[in-house]
Amino acid sequence: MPEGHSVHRLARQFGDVFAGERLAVTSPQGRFAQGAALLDGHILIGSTAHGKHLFLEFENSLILHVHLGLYGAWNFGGDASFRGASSIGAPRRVGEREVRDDAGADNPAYAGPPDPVGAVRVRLTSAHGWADLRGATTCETITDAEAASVLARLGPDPLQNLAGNRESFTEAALAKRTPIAALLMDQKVIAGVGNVYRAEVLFRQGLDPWLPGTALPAEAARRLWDDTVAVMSDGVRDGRIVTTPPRYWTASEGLPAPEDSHFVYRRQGLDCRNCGTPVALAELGARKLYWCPSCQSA
DNA sequence: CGACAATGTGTAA
DNA sequence: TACACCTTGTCGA
Repeated sequence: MPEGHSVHRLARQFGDVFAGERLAVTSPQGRFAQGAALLDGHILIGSTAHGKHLFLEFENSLILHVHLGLYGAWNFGGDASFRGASSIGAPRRVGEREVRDDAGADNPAYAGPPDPVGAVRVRLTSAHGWADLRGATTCETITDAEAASVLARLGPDPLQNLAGNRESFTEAALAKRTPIAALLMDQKVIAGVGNVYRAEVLFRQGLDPWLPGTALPAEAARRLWDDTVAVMSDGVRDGRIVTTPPRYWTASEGLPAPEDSHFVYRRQGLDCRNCGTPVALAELGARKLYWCPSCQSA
């Protein structure tokens, strides 16, 4: 799925284009008809993200809770007020960037949303535009109490980086014999990291992915947290996961080409950008793990 | 056209 | 550990 940075961008975007608006909420696909009816015709108050979870709060105190899972995505469109609203969701290629909707820019006579294409789980429509959700693993209408129980299952979010979060992460990471690569994917330990950031921050920190949490020095865990905060914050800014610094980019303008954006993710068999050793690939917990056996030996 | 993978997660065995 | 979930782009026949 889109990792935490994409969900935080979605939260911001929903606030930008829909907050304060009365929304029609429908389920063209039908699977979410009941939950949609509970929200239909109510005003969106705000939107928040924690890790990979998105919460859209309505004025009737109900919340639309969405988790995109492996292949969920939101698409946006509308009038000029939607200019810059990106479609955000499951990437289909390495380094794929968000697709911006510029329909409103040269089409001020916005006449309403198009007919739904494909399996649209939920559609939000305001007077100015629309948003379609497809393929999400979770899409449900919940109460405040239910939202609180979702949050209770999640660890600290590096994109909130509140006081005490770094120590909470450090404590949780050092408490288990689980390999650090698995701990980074445990949303109770750190919320919002996915398979790309997991591989990339471990490389950036020179950490052996198989090192048990119990063997990780506390200082290394703190550096790992801080680097995750930094690299995911860049992701929120850029709308893309870029973990390589500019000296690794062949393009001189703007962001790097997709193939220059990562150190190890999906680079198995290719030379490590630092030492030339072939990048390794293994399965860990049914997900692919990429790392440089030479650089990541700490 | 079918098989398969994909930046996930929950549940059963 | 396996698979169910459920969507779409890519790749090979």
